Amino acid sequence: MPSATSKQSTLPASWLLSPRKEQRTCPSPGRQQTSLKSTAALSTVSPPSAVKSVRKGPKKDAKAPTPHKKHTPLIPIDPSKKNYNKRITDVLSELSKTEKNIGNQWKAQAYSKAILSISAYPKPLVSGKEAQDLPGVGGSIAKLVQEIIETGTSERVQNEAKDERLQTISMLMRVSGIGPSAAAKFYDELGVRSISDLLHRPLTRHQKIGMKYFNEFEKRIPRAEMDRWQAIIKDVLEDIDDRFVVTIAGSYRRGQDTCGDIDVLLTHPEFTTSSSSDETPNSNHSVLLQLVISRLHEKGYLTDDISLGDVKYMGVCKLPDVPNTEAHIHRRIDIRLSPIDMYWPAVFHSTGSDQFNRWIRSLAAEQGYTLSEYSLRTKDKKSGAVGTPLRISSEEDIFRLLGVEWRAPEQRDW
DNA sequence: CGGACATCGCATCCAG
DNA sequence: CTGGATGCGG
DNA sequence: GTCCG
Repeated sequence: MPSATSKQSTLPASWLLSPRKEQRTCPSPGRQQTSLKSTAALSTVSPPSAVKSVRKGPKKDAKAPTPHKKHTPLIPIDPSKKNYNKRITDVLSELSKTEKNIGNQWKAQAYSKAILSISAYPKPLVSGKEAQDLPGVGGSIAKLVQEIIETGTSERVQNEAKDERLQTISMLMRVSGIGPSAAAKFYDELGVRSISDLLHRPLTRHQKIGMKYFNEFEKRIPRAEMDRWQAIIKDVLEDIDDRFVVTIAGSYRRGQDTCGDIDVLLTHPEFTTSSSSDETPNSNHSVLLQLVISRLHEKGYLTDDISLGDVKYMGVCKLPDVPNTEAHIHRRIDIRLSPIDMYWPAVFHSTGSDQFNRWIRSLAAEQGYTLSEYSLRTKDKKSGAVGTPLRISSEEDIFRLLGVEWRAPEQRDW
């Protein structure tokens, strides 16, 4: 019943170990081309994750014949930005958090946006009215800003700080698997008032795991440990089939010193987009991820499975303990398997940061494209009709097609 | 005034 | 049992 | 909550 547990370790996948198995013969009608030619690019895999390239100056890059009208300038984001309005943004952060806890994701997001522009403001705000000129700051937040300037805080925030229910819900949501809905239900209907109360309540598999590792999941992962995981995962996968392509994305790829979890992206040249709506039950990939997961289990790296499907795994891992040393901490790990023709958009997306993604997506839209985790396509602004995905065989392709100068992952760490 | 604010895989719940 | 809706996470 | 059509 727990389908998310390592099962058959005797998976056929005969083609896996026979490189020249069969050339997929896809009529490729409507969807995407699946030229395996891109395999060439695979040799250049190893992402510059650990590289410390601090390139800065504009790189010489012949502008390809781009059909773009204007070259949108890069938004200058100075890393040494000082927040002259921390008092204000701190209070707004509280409001954002509260809205999120209540389930008002849009309000929470709206506050976040206002916080970003206020944080970037180059001098102390002196009035709410002044703040309202900033993007994302409307009448409501301007009023709050005014109040914060005058009183140093917000009455609403003060009240929420005393709100027993809100505080408890906020606490419960720190358990992985408990969101706004479940937290409210636990509090309102099941009388839960503390984390330990949850032990005697019905929990989903995910929530049980969240409880089990409540403390460990909140600890950051040092970069050195991330390096070890990268080596381990590449090793295990190469052992299965050396054509696997592996990228540890997320903040690790952006060069951060610590990470919240381990985000693994995977592809394999045999796994292409099913070229048609006609089933094409080339079950090739259906067992691929499961094979990977069972292998990681066999090696003892995985300790719990939260979910496992054909293309996405979410679970828990831990480095092997060495005697007479402190035990290692359990970490959240996600592993996703992408068709090779969607791999680089996926890597690009997962590398982030979120803010960088939003910026590049809006840039794409301005130029008549739509960029997603899966593809870069042309998109007619009026009809909204989208074209077929452009062929992307590297991250550079995405930058080039959008007419944007290449940025190493470290430079996307907004 | 009212909709968008990204989208989707997986687990679980719910209705038929 | 099955198909669809919902919650959650990233 | 803010923006936008």
